[in-house]
Amino acid sequence: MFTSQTSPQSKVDSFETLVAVDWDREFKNRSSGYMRILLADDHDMVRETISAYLKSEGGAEVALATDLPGAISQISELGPYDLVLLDYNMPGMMGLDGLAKALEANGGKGVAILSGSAPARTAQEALDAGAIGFIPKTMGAQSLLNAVRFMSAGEIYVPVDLMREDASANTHPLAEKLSPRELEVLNGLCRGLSNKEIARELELQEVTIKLHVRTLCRKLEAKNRTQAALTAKEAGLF
Amino acid sequence: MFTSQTSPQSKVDSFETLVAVDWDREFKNRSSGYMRILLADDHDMVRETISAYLKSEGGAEVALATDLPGAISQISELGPYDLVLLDYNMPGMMGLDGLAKALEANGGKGVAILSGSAPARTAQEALDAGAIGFIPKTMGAQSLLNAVRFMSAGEIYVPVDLMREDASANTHPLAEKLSPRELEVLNGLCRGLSNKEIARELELQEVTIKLHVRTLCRKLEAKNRTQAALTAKEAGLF
DNA sequence: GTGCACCCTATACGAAAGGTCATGAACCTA
DNA sequence: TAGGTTCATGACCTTTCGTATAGGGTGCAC
Repeated sequence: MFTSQTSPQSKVDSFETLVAVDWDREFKNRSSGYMRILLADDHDMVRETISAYLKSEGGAEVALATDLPGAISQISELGPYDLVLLDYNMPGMMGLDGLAKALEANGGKGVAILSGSAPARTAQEALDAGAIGFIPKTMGAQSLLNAVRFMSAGEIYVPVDLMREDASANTHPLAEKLSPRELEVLNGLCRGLSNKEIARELELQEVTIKLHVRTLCRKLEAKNRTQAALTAKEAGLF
Repeated sequence: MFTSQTSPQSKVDSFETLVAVDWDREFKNRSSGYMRILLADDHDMVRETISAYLKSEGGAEVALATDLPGAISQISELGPYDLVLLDYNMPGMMGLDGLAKALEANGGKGVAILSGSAPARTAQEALDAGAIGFIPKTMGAQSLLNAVRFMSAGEIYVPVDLMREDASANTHPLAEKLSPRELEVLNGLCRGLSNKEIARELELQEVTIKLHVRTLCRKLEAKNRTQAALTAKEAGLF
């Protein structure tokens, strides 16, 4: 399910370089048997068990941090890491702002995003922002280890599932009921925008937005825009 | 930080039995060295790394499931487990409904809830519904192992932090800035209620609710009620 | 073609929300 | 005692939201 594409010649829009894998460098790194990794996650349980796994199964040297400031200071003090894994939902992250800061601290390389509820689109945004990978927590532990090896070797890694155009529509049962337009409007709702702001963004009339909002509320069984936004968020749509 | 209360004589409302620990049974279980555990979580990475930890460090026998139906069928087929750990956010759970189903399947005993964003109040609700424990993922791996041993021995386990009245206010940095009234209003916002509905619920005038909503928006740096509700949700306040 | 579903626009009106200004009571604290 | 905070209420006004009703426009399938 989650594997790395090994064919640099496969061109899927602009992603051809994103999932390329250089086996030489990967094996060189594995043979050296030494990966310096920084894992930042605010969930103690997740952080400790994952690091234990990476240490025992992957033979990696794993440093830990509980939030973004902690991660930044560790990077600054203990030099650049081969790979920095940042939890997307973590104190100080503020979306992808934290990624930029970590990238700067780590010399612009080797920072990947770890996310529990992967919104699929965020993966692309993370890569555009310079991330070396995007790892959903729905990925298996062994796959994580492989991904970590790739990324430590300097190769960009993304689960192929996330790179498929139709993935976002198919993954969520809720999204299937909604038209493309409705999804765009719902996206606005989930950012707390007003009808007028959504209308400007989509270059539509405000009344049209109202119509879509009403339809959305019916489909999501919400009483108002706020409930619709909360429902969509909870379902992990955005 | 997360330890079990050993004093049955400490009476905190109705919680005195909830955090009691029977060391005899705990050690008996540990000496037997055999715990049959079912871990259900939809995040492969979390599930596999935690189970690996429980196996290697705790010597437990760990079965796995990816969702509630899968967990239920495993319980039905492979007999009752010493302990069933259910992720709170998992397909099929629908809040605490899944807990009831799992309890029924496992003979009414030995089912605990595992939660990433612990809403504190949910812990109490889970225990009232018959759960043998409530484990936030912010808890350390070693603490988890201890908790698992306790619960496998039939003892109820809850982090003492969650049982303290003021915990909800202190745990969240956001909540500290808000008055009790504002938190009540924010709770209404997060359920998508209108000002009028919140006013009825709190037995206040609608204008008063508006005031609080405006204050909330300022404190949460939100442009409107929807953004405020989303921010609160994202922070795990409700 | 004739539906059908989706999309966009328009007008209009009542309800709700958001902002401002002012008042007063209760409480804790300096 | 004075000063701060929190909570509650009042009136006023503007903006936004939600709903209803009535169109016109695509594209697709039977």
